[in-house]
Amino acid sequence: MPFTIATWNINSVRLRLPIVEDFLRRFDPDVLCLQETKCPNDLFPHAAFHALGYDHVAIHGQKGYHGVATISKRPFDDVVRQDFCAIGDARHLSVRLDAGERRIRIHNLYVPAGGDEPDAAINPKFRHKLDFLEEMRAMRASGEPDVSAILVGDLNIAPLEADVWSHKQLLKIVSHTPVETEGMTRVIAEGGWSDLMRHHIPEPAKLYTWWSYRAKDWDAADKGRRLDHIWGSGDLVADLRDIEVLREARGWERPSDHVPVIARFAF
DNA sequence: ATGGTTGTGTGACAA
Repeated sequence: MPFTIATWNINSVRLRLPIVEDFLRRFDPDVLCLQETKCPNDLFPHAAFHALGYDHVAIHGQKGYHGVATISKRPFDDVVRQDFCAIGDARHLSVRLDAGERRIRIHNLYVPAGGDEPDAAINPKFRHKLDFLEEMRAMRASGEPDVSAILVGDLNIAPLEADVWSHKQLLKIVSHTPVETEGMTRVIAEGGWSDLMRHHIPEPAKLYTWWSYRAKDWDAADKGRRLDHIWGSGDLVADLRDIEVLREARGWERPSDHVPVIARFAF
């Protein structure tokens, strides 16, 4: 039974419940990590997930904004909701589960977008994003003895040149500025993480997970960015079998502006 | 340089 995990910024789980259900039926991941659920905890559509065999659901929601959910066929324990930057935003959720011979800590993250102006001195949202990234430096791939780790989510940063449609044109655009891309590189290196998407699909291949709603024809223009990520502890690299970026989902009925990313492992 | 779209919840704000 190979282990499969998916991540998807859904931009309202209630509005897009039909396409989430279709996705689960078709791709059948063991775990689905959602971001931007935009759903208060008491209104979360638990029953829809239980009906599809996802009996184990952890949520960290708030009214209107943000919100993450981890939906699993397998039982998990030790649910943690970390309050990054201590401002009460629902942006993190982690669980621990068994897969094969492994115990795995799964972090589900929604990093602040950071606003439009890439200057922390005049834009508090960008300051918040950089502070969040700074706090992420404490996240270790080997944080618990005998526990592997997977970190997924909408990290709102496209770290590599091949992660954006134009490196030069986006250097001053929030999500691809040097302070962000270098910050993310530092988080990966210091934390002992491996960028599993790029392990499977190395540069210089272009790789995007998000296309703006504002483009007239997102598919033809193809001005995408890789904002969604799957990282793993080093021991998982040898067992990674496949990464799939579901580009077609951007063309589904009433789509999210992000598409699902799926990782499949040998265990 | 500007403006372009979507979602929440009915306002202004976030992305």
